[in-house]
Amino acid sequence: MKDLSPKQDQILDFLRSFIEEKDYPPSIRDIQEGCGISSTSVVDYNLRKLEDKGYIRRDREISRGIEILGARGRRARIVEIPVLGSIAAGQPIPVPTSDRFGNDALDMVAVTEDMVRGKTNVFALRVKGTSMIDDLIDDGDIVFLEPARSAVDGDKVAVWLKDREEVTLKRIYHEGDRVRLQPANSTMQPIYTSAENVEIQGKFISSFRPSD
Amino acid sequence: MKDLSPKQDQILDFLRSFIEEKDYPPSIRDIQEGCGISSTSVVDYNLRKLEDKGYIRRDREISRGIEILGARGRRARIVEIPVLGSIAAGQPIPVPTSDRFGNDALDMVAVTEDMVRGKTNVFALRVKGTSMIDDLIDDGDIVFLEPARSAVDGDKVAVWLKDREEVTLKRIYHEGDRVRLQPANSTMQPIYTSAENVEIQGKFISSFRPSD
DNA sequence: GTTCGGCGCGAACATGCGTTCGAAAGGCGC
DNA sequence: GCGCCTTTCGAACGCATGTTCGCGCCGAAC
Repeated sequence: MKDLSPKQDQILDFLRSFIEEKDYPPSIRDIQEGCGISSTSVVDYNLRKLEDKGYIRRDREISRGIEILGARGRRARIVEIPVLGSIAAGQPIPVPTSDRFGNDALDMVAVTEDMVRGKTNVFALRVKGTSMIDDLIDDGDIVFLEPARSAVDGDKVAVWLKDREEVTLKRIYHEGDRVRLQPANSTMQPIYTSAENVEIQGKFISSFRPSD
Repeated sequence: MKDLSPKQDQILDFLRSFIEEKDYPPSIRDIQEGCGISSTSVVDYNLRKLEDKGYIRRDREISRGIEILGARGRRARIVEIPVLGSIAAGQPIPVPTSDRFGNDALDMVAVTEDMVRGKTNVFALRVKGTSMIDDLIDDGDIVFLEPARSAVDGDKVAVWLKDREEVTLKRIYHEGDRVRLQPANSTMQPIYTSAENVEIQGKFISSFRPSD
């Protein structure tokens, strides 16, 4: 991406801080004063440059019709993911019953949509305990899942193991009438069990680990 | 808080979706058309009501000077984090030299600001290889770090081990003239080494794991 | 030197847009 | 019915704001 002149850089900075403070974009004359520019036309000129270079988008004829674009020229969209509960070894996942989530969500997490790959109906769970440490999931992690009751070989899925009364997150492989559950940590041994013993709860999409 | 009339509810809804789509607030006449209201004064009247009730804030005499208040209204802020490179066992971390990142970033990742705890100067690294699997960091993970050259006991830091020529991510504890590096996976053994052998590269903030 | 393109300047113009005001239409208690 | 308040309506007023245009300034290329 072409780099920008000092004035354009200054305008872009001013745009950001103005929106940060006021929650709406500045007018041309706001920019003029804020950057110490002597004429509105200079602002307009540089805004056009910024638009050409893909840093902003403008809606013509509309006051304050300026939008700052992200690095790729696309605006990062935010989706709110319901945190339906905690996931621990001894409990099944509280999978959402309906497509539309009721207000049974304990909490909501806002993430950019590329973190859930633009999928819909995604829900999140907070991991309690270190029971899934072999799957590289630590206590406190947040996992994002997509509702699913079946999976193809190699999918990373959250499954409920009936005999152990335990939920875990592993890659699944169907091998005849039994199922192999491969831990994310390849140095660990897989679990072999019968197909009737596993109940798929959801497909893994991504996970997030806060600092502590 | 007093509840609002159907029209006020409709206007508030329209406000939200308009801002969501355009990234700037609507004008009075935008609201008028969008809600099928026959006069701008009705919009103004209801906006005043909404302001009285504390749902919005208005800047008078300023076009589109509307700000939605409250937890629902305040959008999660997005910050763009530069992905400065890859982190692998055999290479030191390419720590940013200046405070302002140059355009040496290979890529940018947009995240909500609570994912980096509102810290500044955060940078990200893509993890290559499974060398940090004992620290629950897998191949393909993205780790968010804060520049740092020192740390207090218990901090999770990325350190460069001079003798091994290897970078790793562990909790650090100073024990006399040597240093204990404790893996995130508590079943693993810690590393003991001399203080001169470790070089702190950055503090761990959070990490993210895409699906594959 | 001359030319040309990038950039800044100032003023005027057209329109977007918030505001105001008088009047009228409903709801509600009496 | 009568008051009283809330809400709606329509139109105008006037400032706010985006746009345009002609004119200078300056450095690079020729």
